[in-house]
Amino acid sequence: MASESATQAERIFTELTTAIVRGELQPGARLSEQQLAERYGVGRVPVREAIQRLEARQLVVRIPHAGARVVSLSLAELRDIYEVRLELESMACRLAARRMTETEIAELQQLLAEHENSITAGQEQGYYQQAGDLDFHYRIIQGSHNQRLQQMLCGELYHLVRMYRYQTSTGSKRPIQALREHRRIVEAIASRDAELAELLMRRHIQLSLTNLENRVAEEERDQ
Amino acid sequence: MASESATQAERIFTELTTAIVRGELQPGARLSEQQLAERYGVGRVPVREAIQRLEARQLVVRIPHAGARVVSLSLAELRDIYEVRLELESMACRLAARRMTETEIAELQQLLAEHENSITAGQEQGYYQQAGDLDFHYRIIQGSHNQRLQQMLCGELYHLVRMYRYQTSTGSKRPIQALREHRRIVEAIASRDAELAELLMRRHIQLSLTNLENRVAEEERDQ
DNA sequence: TATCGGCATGTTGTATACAATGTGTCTTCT
DNA sequence: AGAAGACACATTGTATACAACATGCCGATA
Repeated sequence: MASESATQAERIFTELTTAIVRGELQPGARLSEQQLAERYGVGRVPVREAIQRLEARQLVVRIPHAGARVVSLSLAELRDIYEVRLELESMACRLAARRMTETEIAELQQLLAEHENSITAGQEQGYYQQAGDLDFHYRIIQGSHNQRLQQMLCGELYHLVRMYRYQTSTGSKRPIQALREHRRIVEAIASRDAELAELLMRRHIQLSLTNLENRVAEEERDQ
Repeated sequence: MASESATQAERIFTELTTAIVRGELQPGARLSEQQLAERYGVGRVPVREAIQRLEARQLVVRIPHAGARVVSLSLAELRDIYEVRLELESMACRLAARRMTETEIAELQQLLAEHENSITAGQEQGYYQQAGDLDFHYRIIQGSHNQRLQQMLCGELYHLVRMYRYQTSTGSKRPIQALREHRRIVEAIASRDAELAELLMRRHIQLSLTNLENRVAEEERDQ
């Protein structure tokens, strides 16, 4: 079977992770060990381990003897995360401009071309668009050739960011603008201009942050 | 009792953490659940949880069905960590210059004065000096007023850094030089010059990195 | 003699049972 | 009627027992 994994705990961990990121388990929701154990048809022990791992990734908050809840981030906390992400990903971009191999750059350019095609072809702008954006950022982070940085950005921060991106639907014609920014970033990387690449990435993320903040503000106003 | 904690797992986790950071458990050492359980007089379950938390903090590496070992960082990995730390802590310093309250700044200045006194008084330059240095950096990180940043630097990265600082004894007259750098950083913060503060911190850490690298190189040569 | 395969041992992974702690409700007193 | 205390319940924390897997050794075979 393809969906089998080395250990039960790991399987449940990934299941819960996607459930949280997708919003199936909403922020603040309680995670009962017993319930989850029955649901996944295992004992409580592997469920416990999965929850502990989620806690390590900051996706849930656990209080001794009181149980675990899906983390519910305040606007301030979300801004803290973005602030860190902004810095780290700009750094990654700077390093990528210096360290990416020629083939990596070529692949990145190809990826960008594909995205541009799918946009002009009027492809679905919803879920797929986000995946594309994610893919782009992933590649650059990989390109930094710094393992620790990759872990922090992809492993820890991104789940939290995605969790809140899912809920706010993709905004109007931001994708086209975003793609333009992506192209300029790639150009900077290709010409090995580290400082420019960093600057452009910083600006790119900053824009997406203000975009997110606006949407959050809208939602809170509507409610 | 003062040393009691909410849960056994937590207690064992902190015990193991200090043991690793202090070098009592050397890199590469195996962590047998059974053995530790007997040693601390508890069952295997809390030991397991403690080990899992250590894994989350990257202090140990766990391989399914094969056991856990204290992480053993290559020079490349150590450099990756320092590279990230350099960026994050410079960022923290920049933010601190903008966001620290006046009282926080005053406390920082007082701390610095104490350190200067203890140096000129010819105090023990060993362990205490390191603690002082750590304290200084902690304060500034706190001063960033970014919780996530604090977690990342203090929670995740510092243990790893300290783990390797312990083994290499403190180097010659670096402390005096370090203190001079500290003073200039505080001055920049006090005058709310964010960019300068960031620059000085960046340079400060970079110097301590080259210092560390030299010592590591020496050690490897001696062996 | 070297290499491959199977077996034994010890380890970790999981299930179940019991203990300890937090939470909610109900009663009682002011 | 409101608040405080105690009790019962449910949930998490821990110990023990069993199952599954990996590692190392030994013997058999080329």
